[in-house]
Amino acid sequence: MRLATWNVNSIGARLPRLLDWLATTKPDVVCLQETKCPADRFPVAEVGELGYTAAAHGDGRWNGVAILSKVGVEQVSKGFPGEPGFAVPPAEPTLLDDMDEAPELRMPRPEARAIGATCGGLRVWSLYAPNGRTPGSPHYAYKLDWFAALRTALADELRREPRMVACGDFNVAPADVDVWDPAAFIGSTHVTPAERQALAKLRGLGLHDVVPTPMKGPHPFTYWDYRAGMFHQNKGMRIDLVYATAAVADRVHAAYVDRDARKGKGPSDHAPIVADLD
DNA sequence: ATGCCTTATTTCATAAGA
Repeated sequence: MRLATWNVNSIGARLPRLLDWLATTKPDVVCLQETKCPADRFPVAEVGELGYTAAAHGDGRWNGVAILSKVGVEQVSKGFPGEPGFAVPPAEPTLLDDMDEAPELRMPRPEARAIGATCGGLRVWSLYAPNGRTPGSPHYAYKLDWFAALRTALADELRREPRMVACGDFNVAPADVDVWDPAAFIGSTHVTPAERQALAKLRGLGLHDVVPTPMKGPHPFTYWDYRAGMFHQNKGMRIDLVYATAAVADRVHAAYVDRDARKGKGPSDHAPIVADLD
């Protein structure tokens, strides 16, 4: 089985490149993130022509995740139990008095950041973690809450799913070696101890980091900022991850970052990870 | 070479990304 994960940064803008890439790379299961596409507008017919069944979760302008599969898509979960939404903090104390009339402030709806499906006997999650913006901000607290809830939900599912893989854009670089210059990230999100601890707790569930081979250079970066020629200088980050249970990780005989997909005109700012399983 | 931000929308400006 060939498994892949890719933050496409809009499936609408990326569809021609995605279809070309699917036809060339021929993955059996693909986790997509940042589709930026409502579920009812997902291009199911276009990917269907290449043999894929799609499960999509999307709510509009931002976020959005999907799973494409040639080996079946069953038991689809849109989001996970206990998944938090982003709570807009009250600007003024008077807002607290209005809580009863604005329940969405108290219990915000989860964003479209997680979709799970069983594909050919493998439990697959496509995940798009919140960015966090700035340490200490409400968005950062939300990011950590989201990871904590994800851990709880996956822990529950792992009790009955020995073959699971959680793929996606985790928006955290696991270690200093996973960013092009640790000094450039001091004070930024993606590298803080709390974020790295959130990843460590996922690994503590028995999920193994399937580190892909870089096609160039020593670091398997998966993201390069569009600006300032960062890709061309290989100033990237490893923030897209494949976390697999031992039963799955032991069967990975090859995994690589397809940085060719980051080249040329109109790429995503992320490259796909491709993993081949026996 | 790989080439110096991109996306969708409440669009000609803004919010968000990491």
